[in-house]
Amino acid sequence: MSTATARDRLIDTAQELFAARGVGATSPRAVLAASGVGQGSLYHHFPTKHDLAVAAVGATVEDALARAMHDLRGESPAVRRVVDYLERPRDALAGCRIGRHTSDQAVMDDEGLRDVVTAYFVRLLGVLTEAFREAGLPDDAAGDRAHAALAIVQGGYVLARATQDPDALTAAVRGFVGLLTQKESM
Amino acid sequence: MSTATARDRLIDTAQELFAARGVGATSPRAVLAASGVGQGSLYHHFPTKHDLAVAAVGATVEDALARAMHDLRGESPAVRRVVDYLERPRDALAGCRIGRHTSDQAVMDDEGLRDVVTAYFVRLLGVLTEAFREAGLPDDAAGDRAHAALAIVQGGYVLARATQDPDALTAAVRGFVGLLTQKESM
DNA sequence: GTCTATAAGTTGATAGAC
DNA sequence: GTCTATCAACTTATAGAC
Repeated sequence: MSTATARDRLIDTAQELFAARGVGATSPRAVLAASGVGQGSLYHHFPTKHDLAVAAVGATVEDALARAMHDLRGESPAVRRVVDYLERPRDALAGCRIGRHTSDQAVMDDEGLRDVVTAYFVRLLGVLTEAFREAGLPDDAAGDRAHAALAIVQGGYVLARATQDPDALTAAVRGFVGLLTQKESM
Repeated sequence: MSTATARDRLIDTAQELFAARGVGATSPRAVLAASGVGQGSLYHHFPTKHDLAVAAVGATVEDALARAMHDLRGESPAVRRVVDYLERPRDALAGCRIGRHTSDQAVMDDEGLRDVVTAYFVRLLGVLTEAFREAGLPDDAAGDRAHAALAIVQGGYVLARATQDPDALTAAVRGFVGLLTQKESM
């Protein structure tokens, strides 16, 4: 339906399949079938599955970072921005499109691909740490609290998938935000 | 060098491989090779991969629950027990042996197998909620805080794997415990 | 750039001897 | 109960025509 190039259609389809099933469990053939592109085209644009995965996961990381930065880099007070980020609506039962790859051997055994995932989390942790510093915490405590905040989101996804209950993620966020916003939260 | 039966060796080996690579990425052949058991024996004891997975993941869940209950069911004050559970040493870079399965389609698409994973988390959430209730929180808040506590552990594993840094898990725990143990934490 | 055909290896599982 | 041999389907590609 699109005037999109074969390459773009391959990346779009791969992003969706990798997010839904993981990289290891998604065959190049599955991407071909879902995208409607021919076999030769895939291997023309992406000689190996690794190349396709780096392109698709890289695109997903860029999208996710852009959205996160929108929440975390606003005008409101630092803790408010973190809470906005934590409380943003998420498709909990689908799991995190990027965090899920940490359990995928096809990703973790591939250095270039793993680096893409690492960069996403390092970047998020950096911005969250900066926010907590801005809120007045010393460096060590700001880093620890940033790790806790991001762990709440990632762990909330795991709990939601495990219990098949999307509210498990929102409950984890509520529990954390409750502690975060009580008086003397420093 | 064991007198263990072929069946026991198969379950032990499968537990390790499923924990390290996931169920979907571990072939019955890999379990055979690592256990030293013959092909016929596997399919005698476990007619399908599903049967092996239910036995192996079920055994892992039982082990993990027993250890968690040891921490969470002691004599000390409720919040102290939760903190002991959170601060217990963990092999962060290996990831959670059970939580990782929430990203494994081979597990999540198999109802019986998924139920084993669900039961583990429902049980843990129940015990954690009870502890926070015992600490004086009303039911809703106790449930939310229990979700947050367990999300910290699961999310901490994800962050440690993503950044290839085991201290990412301990940092998340420190950040959460800091909030948890400040005055007026109710 | 895109296609169809095909290769060599692996997957989950079965057959049938011992 | 345990073994080796084998299976059809699928995996990640490659070959070569259009």
